[in-house]
Amino acid sequence: MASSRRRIGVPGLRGSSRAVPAATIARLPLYLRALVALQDVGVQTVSSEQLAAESAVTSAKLRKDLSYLGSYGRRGVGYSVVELRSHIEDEMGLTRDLPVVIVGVGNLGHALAGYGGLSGRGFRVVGLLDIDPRRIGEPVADVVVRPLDDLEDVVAAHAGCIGVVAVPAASAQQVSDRLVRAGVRSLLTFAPVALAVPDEVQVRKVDLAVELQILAYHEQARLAGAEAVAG
Amino acid sequence: MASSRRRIGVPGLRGSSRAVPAATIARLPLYLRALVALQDVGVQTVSSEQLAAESAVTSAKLRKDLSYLGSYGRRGVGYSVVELRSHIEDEMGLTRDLPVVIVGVGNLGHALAGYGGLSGRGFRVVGLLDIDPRRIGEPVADVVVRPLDDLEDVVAAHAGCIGVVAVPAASAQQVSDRLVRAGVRSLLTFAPVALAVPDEVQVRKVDLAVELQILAYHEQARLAGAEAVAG
DNA sequence: CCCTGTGAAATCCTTCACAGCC
DNA sequence: GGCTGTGAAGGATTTCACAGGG
Repeated sequence: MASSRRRIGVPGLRGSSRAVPAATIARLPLYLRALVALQDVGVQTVSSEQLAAESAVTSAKLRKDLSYLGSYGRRGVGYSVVELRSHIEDEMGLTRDLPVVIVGVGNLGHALAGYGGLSGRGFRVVGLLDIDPRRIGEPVADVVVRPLDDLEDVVAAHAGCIGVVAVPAASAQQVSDRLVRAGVRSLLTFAPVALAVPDEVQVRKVDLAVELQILAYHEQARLAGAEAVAG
Repeated sequence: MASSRRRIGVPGLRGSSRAVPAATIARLPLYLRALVALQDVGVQTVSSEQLAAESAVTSAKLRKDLSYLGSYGRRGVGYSVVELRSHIEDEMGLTRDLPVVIVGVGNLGHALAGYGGLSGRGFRVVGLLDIDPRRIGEPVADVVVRPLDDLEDVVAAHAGCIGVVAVPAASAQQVSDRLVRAGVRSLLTFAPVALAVPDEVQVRKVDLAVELQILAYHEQARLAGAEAVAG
């Protein structure tokens, strides 16, 4: 969903900048989560086959993916869970907490702010913004909801933060514009509209109705198939 | 994210079963939404260029995608908004409402149940289930929360329904197993774990931490690039 | 043996560019 | 002239299969 599909290197890095494919980057978080779970259970070494199973990918794909990061496994043995974890965290820039600003504190914004999976996975909610005066001042998971007008201040106070757009479709573009103008260059949006942003801004979009519609297609294809067989 | 990548034809359909690529199917909902918006504004005809802009894809991609459904455009003119809409709705099986069962009525389940984008886009929430006795009986958006034990009954009462897994990671596999055993063959999960399901079950996974981590990678790549330039 | 790392093949997806129709 | 529909080219991603180290 995020804009492009080009290989993403580190521009300006001299010499052999291994270019990690976008498809690989999208899977590294899956491996990371599986590794954390394994570490929690005390597992020290894991084979590509096992880790792939935990991550719901094929082992060949996993090995290819990891090969883009370098050779961190041992033949005949597998990968060190802690080593591999820290290599992936380094590669993805999860070594320190990233600030997250959530705009829109409706049901979804609440759910996000309260989602325990953020803190402890490299993220910290530093701002909750809403336009509704009735919600301002309300504490949600240790953070107090502030008025939308504070948007620029909050973003300025947290360089390199990620903006989350959890407002209705009608105001999503407007909010996106303000975030970008304030300096945000990574957006996660839940609004069911295409956001127009400058090229250098990364957007990822999560659309629940889209996910359900894709599932609907398969339900329907099954039905049509069954009818054809019966007919 | 959903299992495979194979072309999805209608098995058992005689003769030339056009196989629509998975990537195309994932984009049809975007076009559909744009078409609905255009229709609401009273637009009757749209070119691939315009519709592509509204959907944030390229016009060539859009035309290719639509060509898999057949030739519903007119050269020199464009596409009829209403015609194209109904063709896509047919193709995706959105001609009648699909029942949706949501398991887990925490913050996220609430957000989903209350999400206006479902009813009116081909879906109807027919069941809300939770294990917490304090939540049972509570009405959420016209549907009353029922105990988890009712799962099999609810699924049986709504053939071909989609199951939504909005429970904590620890119980996700268990819930998924029950849904599948009860007959559900399409799952949307928000739990940050890989669900093991039989081949014939379609799973789509939405993982907020994963989305943020992908954005984090880009933030970090930007930083590294800036440093390299500065150094 | 077991298991990783990786070229090479195969597949899938996107983009190009233009023939053909309005 | 404008615009769709589509082969063909070009990329990207996945899979294969095996060389090579432990």
